[in-house]
Amino acid sequence: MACSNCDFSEIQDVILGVEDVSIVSQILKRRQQVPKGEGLFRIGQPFHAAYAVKSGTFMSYLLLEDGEEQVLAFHLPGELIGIDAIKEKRYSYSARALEAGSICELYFNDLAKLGKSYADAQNSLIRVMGGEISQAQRQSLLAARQAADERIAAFLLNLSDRFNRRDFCSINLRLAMSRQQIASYLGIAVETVSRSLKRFQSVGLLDVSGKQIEFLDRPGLESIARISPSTD
Amino acid sequence: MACSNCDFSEIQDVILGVEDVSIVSQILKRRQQVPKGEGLFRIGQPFHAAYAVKSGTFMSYLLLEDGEEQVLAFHLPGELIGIDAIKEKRYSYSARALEAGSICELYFNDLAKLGKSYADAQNSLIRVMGGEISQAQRQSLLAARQAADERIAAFLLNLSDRFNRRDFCSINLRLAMSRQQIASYLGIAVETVSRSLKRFQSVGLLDVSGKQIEFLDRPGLESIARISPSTD
DNA sequence: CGATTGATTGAGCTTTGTCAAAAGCGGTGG
DNA sequence: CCACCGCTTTTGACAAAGCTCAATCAATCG
Repeated sequence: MACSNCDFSEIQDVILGVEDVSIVSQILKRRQQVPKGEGLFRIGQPFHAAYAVKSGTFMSYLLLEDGEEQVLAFHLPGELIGIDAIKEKRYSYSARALEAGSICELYFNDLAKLGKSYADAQNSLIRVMGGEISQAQRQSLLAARQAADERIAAFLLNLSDRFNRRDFCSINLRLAMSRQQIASYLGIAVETVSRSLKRFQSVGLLDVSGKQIEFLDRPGLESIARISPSTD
Repeated sequence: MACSNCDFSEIQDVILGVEDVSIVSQILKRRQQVPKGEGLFRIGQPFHAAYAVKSGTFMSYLLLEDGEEQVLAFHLPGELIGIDAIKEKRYSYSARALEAGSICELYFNDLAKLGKSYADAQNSLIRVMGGEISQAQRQSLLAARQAADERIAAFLLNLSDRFNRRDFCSINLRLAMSRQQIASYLGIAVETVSRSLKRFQSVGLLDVSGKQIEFLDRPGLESIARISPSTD
């Protein structure tokens, strides 16, 4: 049941410290494998659980009127998916796995069930949610850059930072998402993603090989992204 | 002390139901006037409170390396500013008033102080934060559209919906922010904002007169934004 | 080992950003 | 009340960036 490398361990520790095992099992469901492409939930469904990503990469998305898939966010290990549905009691987007991974289901659908005795768990949840808001804010910042190069540089740095936070290697990155999904997420054309990456490669900022990315000149990327290195 | 038209009233009711008045006054500070342009907090400062917007419009922003102001979000009455700082214990952006308004300060900096007896308030806070995450997600969606017209249409509809939620008029809108701030927020040039609005006006979608906007053809705007009308 | 999907490349054209100037607007002080 | 100033917004012209379409190349999967 060890779960040290995600924000959620904070909550889990609290929950697991509780004597009443039946309640624990009501809230926390053990790690589950999720095969590539499988959905966690779909837009409009009643909220029944939030998902803590243990491994793999997930994405949340909408289907636009014309049938196009609009990517809203990518979710990495240690991050939380779907908790915002707690407000409206329905998921406001769909989510699925981009690659095989695993998640823990967290049944926070009925907070009352947690009862007053779980104040510590709630505090933890509040802190985790604060982090999720920050993350969403940063994401909206990505797409607000006007030049495509800026967006892509900022996107890669953001991904890298988020991986880094969980002790993954910070100079090598394996993108789980397709170029198309990156393009949708950043609001640019696939071809532009391709060309930007190529440009970064040709000026020695990156080494790109398919989904494998190596950072060669981080400060250079940061100045393109117009992010001060200490923006954390 | 009535406060019915914002999400936060949920929390306030709970807090105010508490007998111990000294604790209430520790958490909730009465409505305060904020003059135009005044800052609520600045990036990097230690987190001391979240702000519930009672009236007026606020914005959160970053100062980029080149001195440019990057708008992160606009905050309308009933919305919450700065709660995400609860995670890192520092504000990760600055916030100020775009016009004269009023706010309530909420001292959630030390959750432990709330104590175990405030589980209901915490549950409310959790729900409110869920709403904030949804909101931030939707905002990031705005800037992810590729065409400028889509972004602006989606932006206006989003603003309108948010005002509407608090019983403001849904067909007339007074923009509190400058074109420059809209442009920064959406990641496009000021001139493009101007031209898009003009185009919308000339095809009868909007009536634009300075900061005053009137919706003439909502479905038309929705189809430009590629949002299905029932996306709430 | 084809076949299907995803990624890259190229060419042309639309959109949008940039620069410059004019017009509008709000506030201030005579 | 009007004239003036500074700032925002609008408008126009141009250039650059990025989108679209189409074709090629690569990789993935039966």
